[in-house]
Amino acid sequence: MTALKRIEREPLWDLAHTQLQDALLAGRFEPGTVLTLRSLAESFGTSITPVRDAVTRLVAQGVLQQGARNSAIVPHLSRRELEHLTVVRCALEGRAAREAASHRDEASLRRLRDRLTTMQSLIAARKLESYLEHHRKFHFGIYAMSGIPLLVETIENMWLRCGPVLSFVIPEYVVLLKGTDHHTAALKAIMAGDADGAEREIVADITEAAHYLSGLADATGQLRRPPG
Amino acid sequence: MTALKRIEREPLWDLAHTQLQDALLAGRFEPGTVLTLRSLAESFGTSITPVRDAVTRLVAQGVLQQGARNSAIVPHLSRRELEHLTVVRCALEGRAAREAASHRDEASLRRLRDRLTTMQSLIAARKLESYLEHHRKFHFGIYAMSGIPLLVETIENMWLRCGPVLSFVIPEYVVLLKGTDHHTAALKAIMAGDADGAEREIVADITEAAHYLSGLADATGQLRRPPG
DNA sequence: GTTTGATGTTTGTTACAACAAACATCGTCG
DNA sequence: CGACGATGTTTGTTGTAACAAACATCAAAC
Repeated sequence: MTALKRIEREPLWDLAHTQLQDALLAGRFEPGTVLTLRSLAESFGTSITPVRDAVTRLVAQGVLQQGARNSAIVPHLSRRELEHLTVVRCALEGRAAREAASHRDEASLRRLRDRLTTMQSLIAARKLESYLEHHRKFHFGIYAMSGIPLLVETIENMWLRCGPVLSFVIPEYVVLLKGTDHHTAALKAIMAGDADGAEREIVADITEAAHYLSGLADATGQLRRPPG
Repeated sequence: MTALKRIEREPLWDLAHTQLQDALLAGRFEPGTVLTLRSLAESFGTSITPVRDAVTRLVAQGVLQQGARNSAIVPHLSRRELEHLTVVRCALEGRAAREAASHRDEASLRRLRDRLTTMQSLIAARKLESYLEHHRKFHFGIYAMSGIPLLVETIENMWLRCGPVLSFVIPEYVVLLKGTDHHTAALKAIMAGDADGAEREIVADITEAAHYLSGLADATGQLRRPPG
């Protein structure tokens, strides 16, 4: 049981998979980009076999879209697809918030409170990068309290599908519209064991963000990154 | 645009993937079975590369569980996991039924009515195999009416996860407990545009089936196929 | 008789090469 | 000058082989 025994190399495809996921969530891939196996393999410094595994997984998860000739492309998100994503997210995350209110515990609540204050200071400092990271962890901190791993896993999948456009939010939106702070309200409801309130606030948070993103669509319905 | 041009061979991994999915849904794999690449490759008559792709996808979908040494095993379902599956399915399928009631159309409703009568005659004839098949198509006929492909796709994933135990239901359950026919009630609610009623009946259908399956658990909480 | 160590088997991982389909490029013919 | 066709390039697919980790088996030593 020595520490030496624990040095087990992670498979290469796992590394590629997580790196691709992180890149997607961080919005480092522009929608519409075609990912070729050989170019990815070169950038990872491996053969195409591990990256093929990773891409295969992402496609199976619905995170990457498979185009003609089974090529993998970073999906464009249309206004309609965003609507669909919003419906599913509301059903899933609303339910998770509801369960969280029923299964709350002291330690988790304290962590959420801390993260919330961190988020507010990051907003004030206009540090969008870090804010998005903490924002994600705040949401999933709530969902983890539901005690239903399957629910968390499914929600993660939905966030991955939103990945390419998550970074489309600009600081002004976060700063201005958050006068109606659904995050604080949701946490307060959960602390009070108010399942209805928790669901309502999370759903409102998702809906408002979706409404903002919907305004970024061009004439064809495709969501575009705002200038600046 | 001749028909000859349409003869494009499907990739081998796609064949393996769909065949494995069908086998799972039909309950041809006993929970706990370890699937080795080489044995699957031999049974498919291909090299291990295509079946590796297929298995990789199934694992990424959460349909197959990955055990030690990244081997793929047909997942056991515990009573707790069934509960979690039920929560997610109710949230998703309840929402889909609600949307279906809002987007109903004449042609789809007629197909559903036909399928319902087919199901009833299959019950009377004790043809469980065919019944399960039609039962699945009836449910997904409703979900497709929601007009939200993402929702349907996610629900399909949940059914795949239930796959290994779906065939655990025995004819007696289908025949006896269905005095409370939630299928008929759900369809009636959808035809009337009653979203609340549609969701209520679908949720009741899922919950009752889960309650029955829950009774099949052994001392360790694992679901077991009933004798006979 | 029990334990420990070596060895063989099983099985997933990775690289490489041959292949096929689709697309782009460019030259030739009308 | 334009259209058609040959050719090269790109890219995903599949098979094969070498490799490594884990497990099972068996024999020898205490």
